[in-house]
Amino acid sequence: MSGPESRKRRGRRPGGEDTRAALITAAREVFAESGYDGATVRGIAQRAGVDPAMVNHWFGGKEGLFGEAVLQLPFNPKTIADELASGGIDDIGKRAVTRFLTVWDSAGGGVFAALVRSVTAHEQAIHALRDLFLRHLFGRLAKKAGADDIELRATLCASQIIGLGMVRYVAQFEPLASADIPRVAAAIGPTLQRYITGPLD
Amino acid sequence: MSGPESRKRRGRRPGGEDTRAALITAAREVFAESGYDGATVRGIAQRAGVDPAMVNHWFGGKEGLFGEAVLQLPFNPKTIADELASGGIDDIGKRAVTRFLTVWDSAGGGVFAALVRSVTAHEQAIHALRDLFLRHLFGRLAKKAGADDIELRATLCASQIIGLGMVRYVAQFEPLASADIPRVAAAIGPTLQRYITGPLD
DNA sequence: CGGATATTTCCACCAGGGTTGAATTCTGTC
DNA sequence: GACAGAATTCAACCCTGGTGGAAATATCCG
Repeated sequence: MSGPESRKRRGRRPGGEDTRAALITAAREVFAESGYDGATVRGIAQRAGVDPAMVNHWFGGKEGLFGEAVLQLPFNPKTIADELASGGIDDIGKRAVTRFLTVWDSAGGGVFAALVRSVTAHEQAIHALRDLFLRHLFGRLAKKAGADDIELRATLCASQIIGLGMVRYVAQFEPLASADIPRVAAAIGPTLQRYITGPLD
Repeated sequence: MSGPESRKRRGRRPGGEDTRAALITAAREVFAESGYDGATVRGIAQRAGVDPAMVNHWFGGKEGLFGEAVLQLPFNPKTIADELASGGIDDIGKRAVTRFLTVWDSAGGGVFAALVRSVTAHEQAIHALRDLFLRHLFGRLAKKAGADDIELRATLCASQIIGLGMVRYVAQFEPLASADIPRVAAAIGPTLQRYITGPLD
């Protein structure tokens, strides 16, 4: 045995492989699966096919990698908010649900799971969620609808959307975890609609 | 110095102090604050004022303590379900929200946070949540209401209630985190009502 | 081609934390 | 009162995992 590939050769790698990018990709996956504490630098490095020390070299440590990989997600909340706010207000609830599920499904649910799972260990992640849901999204929509109790309405919307994400991506309760988007949007859309434009009692 | 109380005396303790119960109480608190991974046996033991080895002695290890302290909660889901099912079906949504918030608020939110935070690391906790929400509670209510799509309705209810718990106890978004129970019940009750008895589109 | 620099691996260190076994002290029973 | 057993503490072990430094190898630039 002692195959020639049993361990990597030392020193700089030949090709122009982007170790940094590989680490970020692997980190997104592992953080989404295991959360901040559960993820290990060694595990992430192994998935990326590089040495654990590279995390230190490129990001200064686990913390830095987390900030780079998870907290700067390709969400683009502003884009979503713009698009939602541009349409009519009458079916905003259903459109919001559709939009969220489309984005989150496309990432295999990893995006949402990564944020939620990291809330356990990271105050930063809570702030990121708060900004995303309250300020950029539902707060803006509720304001546009011209209702009172804007903050309460925004948090109510957040509760339903976050709960949907929990059940669909984290806990994976069936049948909601596998239901197709139109069906879910039809069921939950009216809830958001009422939270935004309807009476609260 | 060298105070006589600087370290505990060795051997069996004099009074009839219930070390086991003290550990369970401390474990509930610490698991709720930090989740399964974040909690340490040493920390729990310190809060209980006993030696870490007692966890092993009484529960066989951290795993056992978790099962005893968190998974067998004083929820009594069956009691809640009985009470909810016994009343009328017309205001079941509002009554369910009121009941949940009453139970969870009384424990300082620790009960809910403990379950959710432990989901990260524990398959068991997911099963516990599934049984609690789907089988014992909402599944039963939806069945009583005699509607179709019982499973879907139950998961929809779970999504709203779990989301409420997340926003109120874990993320603590205001104003929902501090709103009084009747106000929250008035706002969210109709959502559950529709998920249980209403049309789904 | 030759040094300077960047990239990468290996190795070792250290801290945190779960678990174990021996020693010690209390309780109960005859 | 003596002895069996239960409860408790202490000290140590060992694994996991993050981090830092030295060595090795590539690329870049003159």
